[in-house]
Amino acid sequence: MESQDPPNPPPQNNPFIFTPNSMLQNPNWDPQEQSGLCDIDWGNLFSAQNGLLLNGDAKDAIECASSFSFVAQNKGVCEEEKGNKEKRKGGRMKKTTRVPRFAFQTRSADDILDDGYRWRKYGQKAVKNSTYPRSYYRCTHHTCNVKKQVQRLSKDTSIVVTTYEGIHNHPCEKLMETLTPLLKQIQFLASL
DNA sequence: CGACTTTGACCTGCGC
DNA sequence: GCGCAGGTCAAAGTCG
Repeated sequence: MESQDPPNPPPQNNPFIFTPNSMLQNPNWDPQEQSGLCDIDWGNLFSAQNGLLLNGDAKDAIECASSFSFVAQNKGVCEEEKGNKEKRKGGRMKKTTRVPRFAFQTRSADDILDDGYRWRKYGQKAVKNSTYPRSYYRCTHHTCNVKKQVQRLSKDTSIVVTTYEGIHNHPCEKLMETLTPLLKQIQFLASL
């Protein structure tokens, strides 16, 4: 439901706004000028707080983000922070295979951001030290095993943390309409 | 009627 | 060994 018909559909021409940390630190930068669905805080995106680290620099971060969102190349592979062992599935699946994981924070009133894929919710859990529950979603494509977790920060309720696990093995259903503004955004950032 | 959400139960890993 | 926490299952309910 959530990715199909969000309560407040974002502008179709600008579903994602990627916000580099340098921009966030600029006092003159006004997020309100951006009219997209969400801002992505790259500074927090790959923070240790999320239990994730990124191989590479900020440029890789952009490649990383584009790869998970649109099933492009898996170039900027994220790996879990040392010491954060891969806990698999409440034990029901004990495999220790390394699955690429990507986390990012979005500033949005909606918990669910429309990333072009269809998701089915399979669980929700209250998390310790957090006011808001964590929701668990699986990609509904029958051959796809990608999962994502969504949780709103209790510190800043306007921020939603989304963690993707795995890479889609099928095309994005709204690929072009989602990809076009993203590519423009990346081109813009690359020109800075 | 199929697809999806909700929610309590269940399972496993981990720390003590 | 025990209890806690996180993650998943699956039955029941909801919706279009």
